[in-house]
Amino acid sequence: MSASLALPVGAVLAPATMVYRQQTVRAHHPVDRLDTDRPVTCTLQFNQDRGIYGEGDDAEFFYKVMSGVVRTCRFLSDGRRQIDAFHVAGDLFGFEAGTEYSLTAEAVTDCTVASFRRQSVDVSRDLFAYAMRGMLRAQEHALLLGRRSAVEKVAAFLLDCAARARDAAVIELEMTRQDIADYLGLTIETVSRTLSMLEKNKTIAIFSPRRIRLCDRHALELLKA
Amino acid sequence: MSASLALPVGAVLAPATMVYRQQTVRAHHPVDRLDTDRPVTCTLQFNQDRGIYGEGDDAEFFYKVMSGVVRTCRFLSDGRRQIDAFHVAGDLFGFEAGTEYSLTAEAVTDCTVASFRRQSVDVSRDLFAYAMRGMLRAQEHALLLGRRSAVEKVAAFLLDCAARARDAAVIELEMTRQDIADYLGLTIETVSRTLSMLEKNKTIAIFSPRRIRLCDRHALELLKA
DNA sequence: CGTCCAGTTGACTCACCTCAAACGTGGTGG
DNA sequence: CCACCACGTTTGAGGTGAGTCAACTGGACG
Repeated sequence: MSASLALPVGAVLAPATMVYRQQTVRAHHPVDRLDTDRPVTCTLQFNQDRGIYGEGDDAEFFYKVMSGVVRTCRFLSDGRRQIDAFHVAGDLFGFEAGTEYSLTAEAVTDCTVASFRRQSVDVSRDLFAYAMRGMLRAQEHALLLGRRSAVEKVAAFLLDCAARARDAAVIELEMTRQDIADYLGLTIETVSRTLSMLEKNKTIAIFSPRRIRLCDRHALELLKA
Repeated sequence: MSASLALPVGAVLAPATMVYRQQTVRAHHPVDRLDTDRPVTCTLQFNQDRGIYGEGDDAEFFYKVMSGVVRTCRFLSDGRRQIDAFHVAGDLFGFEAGTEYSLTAEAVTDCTVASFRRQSVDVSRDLFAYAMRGMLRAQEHALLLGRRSAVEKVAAFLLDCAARARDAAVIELEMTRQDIADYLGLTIETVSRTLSMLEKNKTIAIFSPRRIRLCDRHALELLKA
């Protein structure tokens, strides 16, 4: 998606080894490699599953996704993971109320992000609006997690993906079943079973695990509600 | 809480009849009764369970709780309710990204709120910080709802209440079990059973349904994690 | 004293989780 | 070219935590 962008910097491959069901190793923060003479923005690349920043790191920067997908998530002490959001091209992430990141950000796919020094950007009306939308998004997510069944969650997720994609009928999932499960507060098996069931219903068609056609959008809307 | 405030207006008792397991009747919006010559702020009182505003209403105002407790929530079409947050004295609510409220606000207890005309208030650094904290809160809530068991949810809730109360040991729950259940994404029975279990554990003592002592705070912290 | 309502408790059910095995595709090496 | 492996995914069988339904409790109020 939006592959036409110039990718000037062959920067930063953070040394984090991502091990699921354990704490992520803290990502080596891109700060160190940034050119502080051009404080406004700097473009960085991350390979799949690399950490961009870790919960508790100093929140000096925030980011904009230029290409690829980024997840922001949090871990419980026993390794359970909750994904807060998937960020795609154009999305901002890494906004913080305090001085530290409250979430961990990692690359879902190989991706390119632009970083902005926090204090260099005015608290403009735009950013305020963005923060408000972030709050709304988080509230929707809480509603999804709190009061919906597995089918309802998966249906909502698929429709959400479709809404983001250019082609609304066939969607390309950029993330693993585990990512989806951790976003929806389910297990990988339940996600898989639910998708299979929707396929049997003729509600969707699964071309390959990551490539799905929404055959009966209306049925999905009904499930979601 | 903070009962020393002046309560100048005996205003607005919204005609909404709150019926659980059905859509709330849209609250009669306080707009109509506001003195538009003093656009900055106006103090309003609401009786228990009255609507303050409804999802979809024009978001002309936002509010600050002066006394009492307010809940913001959303309903699914079948009547399931998800409470987004409980707002106590000092908290702001009713911020919106768009022009309409995305949640419904209702009085949990009799309460007093100050209203602010939206455009009369500058998008100041303070409000921005508040929006960011709201986002953080919503994310924490999503983590709670997505990946935690009933005991963990209840433990987290109790600690949260204690953190807000002056006296950290004995907490006064201002809301019903149904409210708690809808906040935690559980049923009223599960909340009740879990509290009973914690009492049998000697982790808490239940003086009356709404009055609880946290005997073993450490145990609760462990559960929460 | 009876009614009402919030809360509690019990018995049973079921949606989702757990554990385990099989599948399929893409990559590597013989 | 095929055998093999690795890994993400699917499928199956069985267990369990929380939901459902229903009965009971206890304080507030008339």
